[in-house]
Amino acid sequence: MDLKHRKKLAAMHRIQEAALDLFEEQGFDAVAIEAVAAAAEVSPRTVYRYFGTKEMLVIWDEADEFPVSPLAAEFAVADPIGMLRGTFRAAFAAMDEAQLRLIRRRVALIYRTPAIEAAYLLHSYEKSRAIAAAVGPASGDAFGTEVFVHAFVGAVVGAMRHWCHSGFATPPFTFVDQALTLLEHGFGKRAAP
Amino acid sequence: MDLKHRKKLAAMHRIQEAALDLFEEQGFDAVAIEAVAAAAEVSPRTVYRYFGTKEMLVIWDEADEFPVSPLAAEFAVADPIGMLRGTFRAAFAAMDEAQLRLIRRRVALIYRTPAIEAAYLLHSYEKSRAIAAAVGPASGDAFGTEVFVHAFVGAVVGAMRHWCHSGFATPPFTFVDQALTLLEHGFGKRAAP
DNA sequence: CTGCCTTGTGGCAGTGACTGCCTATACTTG
DNA sequence: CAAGTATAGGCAGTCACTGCCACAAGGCAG
Repeated sequence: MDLKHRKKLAAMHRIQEAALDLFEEQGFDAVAIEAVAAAAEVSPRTVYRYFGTKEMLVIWDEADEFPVSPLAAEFAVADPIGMLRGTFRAAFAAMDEAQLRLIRRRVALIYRTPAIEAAYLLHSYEKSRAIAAAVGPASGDAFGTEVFVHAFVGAVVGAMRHWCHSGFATPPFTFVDQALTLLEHGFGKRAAP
Repeated sequence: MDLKHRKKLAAMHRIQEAALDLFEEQGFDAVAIEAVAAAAEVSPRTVYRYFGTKEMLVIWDEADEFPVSPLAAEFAVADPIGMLRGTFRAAFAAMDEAQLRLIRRRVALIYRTPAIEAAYLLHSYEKSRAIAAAVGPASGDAFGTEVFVHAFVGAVVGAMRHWCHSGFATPPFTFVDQALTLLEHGFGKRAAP
């Protein structure tokens, strides 16, 4: 990787770190981009060039940069839930404590701040639709694929939200796993307790 | 209802109508609130007082003003999907052509404009969570309720989006109905075609 | 009908997110 | 090491959105 690219990534991490510190301390709305830029020792213009919007300072995740594994396609048609479960399990298992801590900080800010949550929801749907567009045509059911992808994003967002509001007590995969199981079996009639 | 309230509602309809006209003609981003206010013959300050944000000019729906039917609670535990299907069927059936036309205009703008879509997603989730909070405790499964509500919103948003991109050819309930059926039976393994 | 009172409306000034444009600087390549 | 090229910084401008205050319009006694 280029020296330029490495410097840019390092700067993005420094800027995001500074932003999270300030947002946690003073609240998202009370912090101006100028303050973030000053704390990270870059110009405000650079913050916008790198992140585009203020919300992206929280939403941005380096892992999102990598393209979806082409392997996904072959699993997608027959057993989409199983494929997604495996992907999430692997992703969470590969994280060290530092990465997990970063995710917790970001998730807490996302669900505490409506403006960030809105941007995050759109971001999630757009990413998922991109995956669906790459994988979907093989299924031959555009409508079903679209509804599935949207329901899936909704379920995962709900799971992450619950993880956040439960104080991050249990590992995140627990919640995602349970949410996927619910999605797998459907929400038909349930016996009254 | 008060004269003041009737005047306010009339003004809101006039403002929304003017806004939709301008947004369709010039694009959401190219239209300033000032232009909407001028077209509707009110002050910009009043537009903000009524709608809060620019996106709400498109998202706002008079039907949202009414509180959720208390009847919902008794159906919710045993057969949530059936209850929701019935609610949607009744809601769409009660609409005349003018209301349907208004919804089509709003939906088209929502899915054509990322900023509006983001606000709309958050709005939908917040409304649904409010319903879940009113209905959920009876179910005894907070996590399941939360995941269900999120997946449900996702599925409906996906259905409406598909309705929009299919050119509004078929009645909207068709899509919602199919999406609910998918959600009901789950997204488990499907036979490859 | 009329004058008071409450509530809602309009205008003003200010903050801050975001963008286009130009210059300066740091990396890259021959 | 010099020429070329991508990229950071600075500047000025637009526009969404907000608090504040003066004013006008419904609502309500008398």
